[in-house]
Amino acid sequence: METLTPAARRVLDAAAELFYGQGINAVGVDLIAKHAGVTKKTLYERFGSKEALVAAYLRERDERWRGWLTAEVDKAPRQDPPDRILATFDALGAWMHRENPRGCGFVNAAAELPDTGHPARQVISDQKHWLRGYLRELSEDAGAEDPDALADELLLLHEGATVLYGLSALPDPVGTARGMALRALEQAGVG
Amino acid sequence: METLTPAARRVLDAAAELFYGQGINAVGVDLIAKHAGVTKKTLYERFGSKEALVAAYLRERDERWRGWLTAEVDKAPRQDPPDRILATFDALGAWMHRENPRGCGFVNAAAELPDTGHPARQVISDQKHWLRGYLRELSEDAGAEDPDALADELLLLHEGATVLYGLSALPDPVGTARGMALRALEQAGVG
DNA sequence: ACTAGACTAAACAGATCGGTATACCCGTCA
DNA sequence: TGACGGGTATACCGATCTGTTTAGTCTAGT
Repeated sequence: METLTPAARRVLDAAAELFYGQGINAVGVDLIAKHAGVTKKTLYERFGSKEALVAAYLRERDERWRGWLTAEVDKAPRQDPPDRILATFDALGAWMHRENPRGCGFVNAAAELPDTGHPARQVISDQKHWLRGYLRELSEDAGAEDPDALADELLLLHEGATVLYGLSALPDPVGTARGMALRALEQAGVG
Repeated sequence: METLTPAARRVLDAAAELFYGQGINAVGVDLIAKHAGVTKKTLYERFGSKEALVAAYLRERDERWRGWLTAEVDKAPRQDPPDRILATFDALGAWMHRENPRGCGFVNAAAELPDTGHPARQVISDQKHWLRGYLRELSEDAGAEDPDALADELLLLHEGATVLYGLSALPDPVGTARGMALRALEQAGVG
């Protein structure tokens, strides 16, 4: 993580808030510059293009989420792997309550960026694959019979809970997902 | 379903393809009119505004999905309610293969339309509530102990599978979801 | 024959889009 | 002292945005 100049820091913060809150295509660079108290010249000197700024926004969001998730999981003792898996759902619930009311920022970004050549697409893809890999790791630590299959299921529960939370379509999607995860663990021989 | 004039029909078809394929905010009315072989005047006479056109697009998409889903489910005999529930996942898989490669059109639309006053938001909300209600109905027919809880779980599996399919993050998200649904049925006393 | 509705063609608003250019200010460090 | 990096301010570019306006054509039903 290279350090940003103060102005670049403000630009990235403003971009994060506006992109997530209003959508990427709905937010222009002028608005971002204004919110950051910065000129467009500075914005372009620091980030080069809107595309690159979008990618930087998603990269930082990814870093924050990874940091949060792993820190929360590490609060559960290594001696209790199943509890560490369940902790990912508690972490997800707290995260969404805090800064994900509009659903997954990566899913939302993918919805707006159909062009597979957009630099942000790589960041989105990396994010999902990292989470899948992390869940697989936890599944293996827990001694699951088929850690790959369990990781697939856990990832699906995470994504389902996140999207339903964003749509306010269920009262407690994270709780529902957590309950299903518990059964998935039993099924995988992790009781 | 009020009948549309020929030009309106072409506008709605073009809007559906472009909105879903490129995103709502990324597609202008000029482009839609051009694709439909129609002037902007006609477009505005038939639909009133872009907002209303977006809502009409989602309404029709909703109708098509409902029709497809219920038809597929009705292929399974009424005497076998659990099979009817599993059929919703088979229907989802076929639907996405056919016309949902970029994920759920409603989730994508919600990502682009943060304004809760946008007329399309109501359509999106209705869509999710209808599906939840339909799954609850099927759960009740199957004699689930707690049909509400089962419907929540099934909805979560549907949404999770759809979003992962759109991100190409798992090889077979629908199959994963279907397997989890099977276990959810057993848990609910529907075996 | 008349009319109402559906449509085309094309220009026009005013605002905003991503991105660039010119000119200047100010603190740090050599 | 002087160069340099980070920054501000402002104006500008061509393109595109949603939406409107004026003018006129074609066709079906009465």
